[in-house]
Amino acid sequence: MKLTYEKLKNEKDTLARYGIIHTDYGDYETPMFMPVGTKATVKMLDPKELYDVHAGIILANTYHLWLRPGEDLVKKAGGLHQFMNYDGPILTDSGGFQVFSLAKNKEKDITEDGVHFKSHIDGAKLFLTPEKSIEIQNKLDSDIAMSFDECPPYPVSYDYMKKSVERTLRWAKRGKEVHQNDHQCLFGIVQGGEFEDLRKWSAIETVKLNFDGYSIGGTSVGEDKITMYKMIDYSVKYLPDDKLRYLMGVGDPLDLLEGVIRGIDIFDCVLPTRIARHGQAFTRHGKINLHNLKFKEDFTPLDDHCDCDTCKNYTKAYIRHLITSDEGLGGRLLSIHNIRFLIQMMEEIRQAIKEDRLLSYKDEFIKNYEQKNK
RNA sequence: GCGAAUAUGGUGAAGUGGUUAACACACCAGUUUGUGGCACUGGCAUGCGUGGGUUCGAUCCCCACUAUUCGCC
Repeated sequence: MKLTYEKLKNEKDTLARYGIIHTDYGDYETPMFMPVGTKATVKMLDPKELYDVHAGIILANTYHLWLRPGEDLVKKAGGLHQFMNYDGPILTDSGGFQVFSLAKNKEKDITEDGVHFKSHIDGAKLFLTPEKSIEIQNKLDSDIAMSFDECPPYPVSYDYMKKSVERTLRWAKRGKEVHQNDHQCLFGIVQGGEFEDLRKWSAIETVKLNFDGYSIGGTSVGEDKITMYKMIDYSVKYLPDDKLRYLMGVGDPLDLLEGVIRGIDIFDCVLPTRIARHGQAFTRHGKINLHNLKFKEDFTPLDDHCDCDTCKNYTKAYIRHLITSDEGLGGRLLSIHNIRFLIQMMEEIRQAIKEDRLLSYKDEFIKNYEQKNK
């Protein structure tokens, strides 16, 4: 069956919504944070640890799996779930973001037909099209496939953005036409940068194509936070109430709050796992860097209120030792904590929505989170 | 006891008679938002073993001392 979304409640004072996603793997509440597992693994964690942190949907990446090990091999393995042994829903990104990060010369490399890039592994010339992206995602057998889009950098001229949005729309249509999969959803992506009329137009036209859900792309590409929040505002109001709304690539705790308040249901981000590998942790009192000397003899957990295995069993002093000694376990313990931190935060956000007190939750959260800067 | 060589930051080390003593590692701090898996950006010797001398000026030249290493007795 296809994954479906059921909205259960709108918060009184904001656009925030509480809902449930029904899937073959069970029901999951929204708003939710989705950990990123680009190459069919959330870096450093195994599926058991993902269940432990109460992960729901996780992400995998079409581009990376296309290159290695190849979609045919994954299909032979029985699909992504079986291949990586994850018994939960999986969303595949389309490879569109690699247009942003790998296509060097936008004018030349991005054509109507598709995008030319160079493999980040061996430099081989590659060509990805909307049809090919959908075909790969079909074979990977994820639960949610994403349309192949262009994610332009920030800033970009109005004219460029307009052309890009039009092309992304044509790509969305082409992808939809070749997508034939009874148990895989397909999401459309709203682009348009910071331009209000382009966001509106992109949203309205994308919705006309009738996707199973909609995401807001083109954020967190270098713009400031105020601009990012505007991009969300300009897009969300044209999206249907009964479909899932996904803000791509956003995972800073404060941005999650602002996103939810603006009507976003799901988020994904590499931040928790990437900063973990670089020795940093989210805490209720802001982000901390375990490299810092001040933690050398700190025998308390990362966060007093966290219920993750890392916080239940290890001290900052030990984790700092692992990080400074370049021991892999350090990154793993931090990854577990950081993912759990965001998921836990979403649990609290859902509770706040149910009780119509999201704004006061936000004020309280920010008060604590920014405390360390005083 | 005699002879020789060397003495530069936490470490390994470049270097020059004259503005800010190279580089690397370590260390310290910051960054990271649809992941190019250990990254990126900064900071870090008011000082060149100690004391004296030569010189307008010495980390660089000279002398003594001290330490280390090697060789000889």
